[in-house]
Amino acid sequence: MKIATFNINGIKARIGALSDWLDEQTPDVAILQEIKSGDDVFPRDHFEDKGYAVHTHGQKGFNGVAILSRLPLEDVSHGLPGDDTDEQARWIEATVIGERAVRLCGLYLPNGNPAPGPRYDYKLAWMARLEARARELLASEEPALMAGDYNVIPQDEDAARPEAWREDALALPASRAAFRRILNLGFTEAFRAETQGPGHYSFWDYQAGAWNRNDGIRIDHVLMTPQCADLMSRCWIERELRGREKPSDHVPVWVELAA
DNA sequence: ATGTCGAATAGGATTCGA
Repeated sequence: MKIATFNINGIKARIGALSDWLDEQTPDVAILQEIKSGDDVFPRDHFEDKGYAVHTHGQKGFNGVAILSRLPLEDVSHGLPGDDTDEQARWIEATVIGERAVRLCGLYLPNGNPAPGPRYDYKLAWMARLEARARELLASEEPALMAGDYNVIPQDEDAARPEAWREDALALPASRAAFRRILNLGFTEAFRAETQGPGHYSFWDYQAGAWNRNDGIRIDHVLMTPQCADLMSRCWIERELRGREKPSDHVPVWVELAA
């Protein structure tokens, strides 16, 4: 099965581009972030008509995640465990039933700027909850992945201009350490399992001609349990989409699984 | 210092978040 994670930056603004992309690329599963819409106004029928099961965990105006799937989904759940007072819509899970069952987690990790400050504290607290959930996924010993906008630049090689991000919440040592702690539990970062070296990005800011200057960063990631990594055949970034009309500032990251 | 965009609110310009 082919699975893509894609921060669409607003479903209202992106419904055309997203629909064209689904028609062309026909992902089995699309894990979406920043739908910026409540569940009640998300155009669910539009995507169901294209043959997708639609599950959203939305929020009016900000954040919001969704899973669209042409394969059956089971056991859908919303919200990252660990803080009942957290009202931001950033986490959704479902099990996709292909030749194998794979647990899918879609996430939109807090940006955390400005750092230091309460927004950065929230980011690090959220990452601690993410680590706890990641431990549970590993303990299940089932194929599982966590895909989405991590808002973390893992290493300097993942930015065209690393010096510009030195003080940013996306690249601060504490952000990188929290990301690395999760990886070190035993997850495989899908893109780096296949491709090494600098120059690979998933986000280019709308400002200052970042796309035209290829001033990008790699912040959209897929982390896999060992049982899932064993199924992966390919991982790639669909860079081309950023150059189209009315693009998101992110592009899809794909994994293909023998499942 | 942002060569910007999306959404909400308000009632077509401003604010927030990224």
